[in-house]
Amino acid sequence: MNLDGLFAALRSSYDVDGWWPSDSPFEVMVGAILTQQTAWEQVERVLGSLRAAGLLDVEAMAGSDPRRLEELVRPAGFFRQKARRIRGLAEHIRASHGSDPMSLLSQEMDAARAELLGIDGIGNETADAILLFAGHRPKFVCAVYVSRVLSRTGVFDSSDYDQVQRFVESRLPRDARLYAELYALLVQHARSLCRATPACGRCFLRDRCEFTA
DNA sequence: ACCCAGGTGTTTC
DNA sequence: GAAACACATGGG
Repeated sequence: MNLDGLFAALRSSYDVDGWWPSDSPFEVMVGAILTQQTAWEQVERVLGSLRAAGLLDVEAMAGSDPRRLEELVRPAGFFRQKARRIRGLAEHIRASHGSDPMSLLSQEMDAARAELLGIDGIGNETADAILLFAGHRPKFVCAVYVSRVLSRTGVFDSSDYDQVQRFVESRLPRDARLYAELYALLVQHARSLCRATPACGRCFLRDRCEFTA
């Protein structure tokens, strides 16, 4: 299977509408940190609490009480480090960009990405998710799920982040909406894959595996 | 009682 | 450099 074929097949199977809802770029940034190794339902709960507390705002977040923030973040797991990192992100945007996230995200893409990667708690995937979903910049997000699906469908077999990213980006038009759509489709499909063993690279059944006991 | 979730940073061979 | 580990709650 090639990338275009997979893309077409996924399009007929899943819905991408409302994949990453948000009212602001800063909300996407906060959500991107919260969702690390965490189910989205928990992220929505925490985002709701933060919104109610008026903390989905760069300056309010930067000046928030650390202990109180931890309690609000708790349901999303890793709550101490996530609370500290979200607050650190807000402090950075306040100090370096006049509290305007778009000032960071609108730079030349490599510069924006490098700056994001320099912030504690933001790695490859989170940086790219922020560029794509908050900045609407054409950067493809290579979640573990993405390489898993590409590998099992025989489209591209590598677990190296930059390699997978270059593969996808080199085969599609540089279009943020296209990247966002494909990412959402791949993640949804990954959830239906067999997880019986990490070694199973063939079976697409979630609960019962025809290849491993 | 397990395993997993829309990763990242640090430590260790 | 690649592994292994810590981070932590909540749902199936």
